[in-house]
Amino acid sequence: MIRDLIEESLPFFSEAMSSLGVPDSDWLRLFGKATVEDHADVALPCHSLAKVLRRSPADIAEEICSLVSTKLEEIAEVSYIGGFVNLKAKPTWLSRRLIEIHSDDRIGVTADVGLTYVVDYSAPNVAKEMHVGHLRSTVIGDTIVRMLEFKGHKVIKENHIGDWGTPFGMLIEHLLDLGEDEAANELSVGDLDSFYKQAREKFVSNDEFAERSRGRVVKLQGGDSETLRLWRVLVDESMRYFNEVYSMLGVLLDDEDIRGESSYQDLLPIVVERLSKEGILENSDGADVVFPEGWYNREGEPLPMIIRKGDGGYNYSTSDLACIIDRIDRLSCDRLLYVVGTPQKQHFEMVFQVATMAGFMPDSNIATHVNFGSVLDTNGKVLKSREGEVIKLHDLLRESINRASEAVSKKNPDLDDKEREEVAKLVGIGAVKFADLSTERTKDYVFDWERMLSFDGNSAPYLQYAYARICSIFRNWAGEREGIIGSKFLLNHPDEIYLSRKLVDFPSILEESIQSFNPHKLCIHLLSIASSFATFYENCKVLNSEDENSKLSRLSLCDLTARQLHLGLGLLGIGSPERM
RNA sequence: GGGCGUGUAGCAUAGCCUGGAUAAUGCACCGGCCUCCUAAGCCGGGGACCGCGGGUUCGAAUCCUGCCGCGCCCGCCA
Repeated sequence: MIRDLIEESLPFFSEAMSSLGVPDSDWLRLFGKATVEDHADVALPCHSLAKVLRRSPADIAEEICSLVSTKLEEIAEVSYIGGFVNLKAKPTWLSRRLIEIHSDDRIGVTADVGLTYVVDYSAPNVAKEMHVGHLRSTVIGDTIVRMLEFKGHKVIKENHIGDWGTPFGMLIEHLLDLGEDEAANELSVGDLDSFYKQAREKFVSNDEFAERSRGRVVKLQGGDSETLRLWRVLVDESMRYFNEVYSMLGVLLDDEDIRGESSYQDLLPIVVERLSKEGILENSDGADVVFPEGWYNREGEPLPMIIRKGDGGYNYSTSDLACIIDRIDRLSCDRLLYVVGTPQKQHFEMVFQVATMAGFMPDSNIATHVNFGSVLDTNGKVLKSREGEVIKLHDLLRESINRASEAVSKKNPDLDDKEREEVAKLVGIGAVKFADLSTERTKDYVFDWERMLSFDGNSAPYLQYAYARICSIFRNWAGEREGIIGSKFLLNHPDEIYLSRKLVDFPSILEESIQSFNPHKLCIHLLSIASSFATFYENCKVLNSEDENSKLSRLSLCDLTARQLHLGLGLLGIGSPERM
């Protein structure tokens, strides 16, 4: 709304300002969103004009106000106070915008000319437990995928699972020690962590085992078929478990999206070859490295990116470079997104820089590290999967669903078992996802079991509840819901107006959220929609409204609110039950 | 040591990019509201030297700078 309001009132301000002799450069950047919602939607602070015009800000504001107020009659209420010119959208203007949005299938959100995005997210490690860090990547990535698709882009999901590297020697040997059946059994109950820990334990304490493990790595890399078969067992069992978590979470990822590190093995020599051909590969202490400009180590010497280790093995940078080649050449993507934690920021900066240097990635491609903060415990320490009790994702989700189930039976005993369980799943999972999505993603966040499972306040259940109440209104109404599209919005009550302002703002906030890969912006706005709806609902009768036109108008407000909540939640990967 | 990030009521967060008016929201706390469309809700209240100091500006939580606390990264792990 702010955007449209500014756009529509701008010509009148231009006229007024030029009649005062103020050049555009002096005032245009001042004209924008009001900082205090109660005062205005759009404001022009005149304080800095005082010097130019040699008049007081209050005087200037008053004159501007008188110059534009009649011209803006159809658009906004104009007032002045304390050197500010304030514009407040008129209810009639809001009604017009509401009708446009309400009768649009995409509720006012335009579709872009599609680009091809590759989104790299989730990326759990084979034979390792998925933890809360993977939850962040998975949930944030899923939302970004949904948002980009909604905006009309082609999105290719890539789940870069950790299925290759030196640990697989010990994992395979451990698998053999346990016996395949026993090992498969252990892995399939989802006890990946203890499997990994046992292997690790033996590796550090048992020289013979360590020796075997190293030998096994060589066999694996050499393509030994029996070793590959055992490796496959590990991968498949882990994937079975990951898929179970994905299915609980209700994310879009499936087996088609898996492209683990192992699938880039063939490309690694090509990376070396191409870097060498570009003349940027150097030998340093026996390793093949690239020195990207501008990076230094502790001693102030150029910092290398290791492409091929002294022992001939490849490094993860090599694998990431191979990925870039693959995504650009094979998938012909325009944009590459990496939903990976902040600690890897420098790594990605270097990888992108080298990829550009080497000509793997032309300027028409843009790679973005969509970073997110670490998960901290309540003492502010980073949650580590290595030590202490790890919170298993599966347990967390199960617990949330159980709690939701209890809450549903208590609050709404009329629901039958089947519906209760369906609702519990949507509510429980929604709460967990929303807890993760609603804060600014680059900041670290404190993992608090209780808060994450909270169903009141700033939470997904609060949004779902608002949606369910609206559905209830329509169930109680005799009319056809689709029939109200196009009906007039009569905005008289302050709470109707306040809600309307939030609804009119939805498209631009959503677009901002998508464009910046910041789902929390959408989350915050959805909360403010639901909150203003709750106030409206408390104070304005809908079905029992005084007259028919007012009833239709309020039903339209309800309908539009519901559609925005439904779309918004949907883009966050959160379901909206019709009753709860 | 170098680099990056972060610090906002008891707790958790938004606002910082793009400076503006009374710093917003939730939890917790205190007080009200279900004979009426779902109380997972609504209304009211108390609670903040926006880490500390300097600077720029008519105006700083926001920009610059110094310091302090915390976190992460800095060559053969991924």
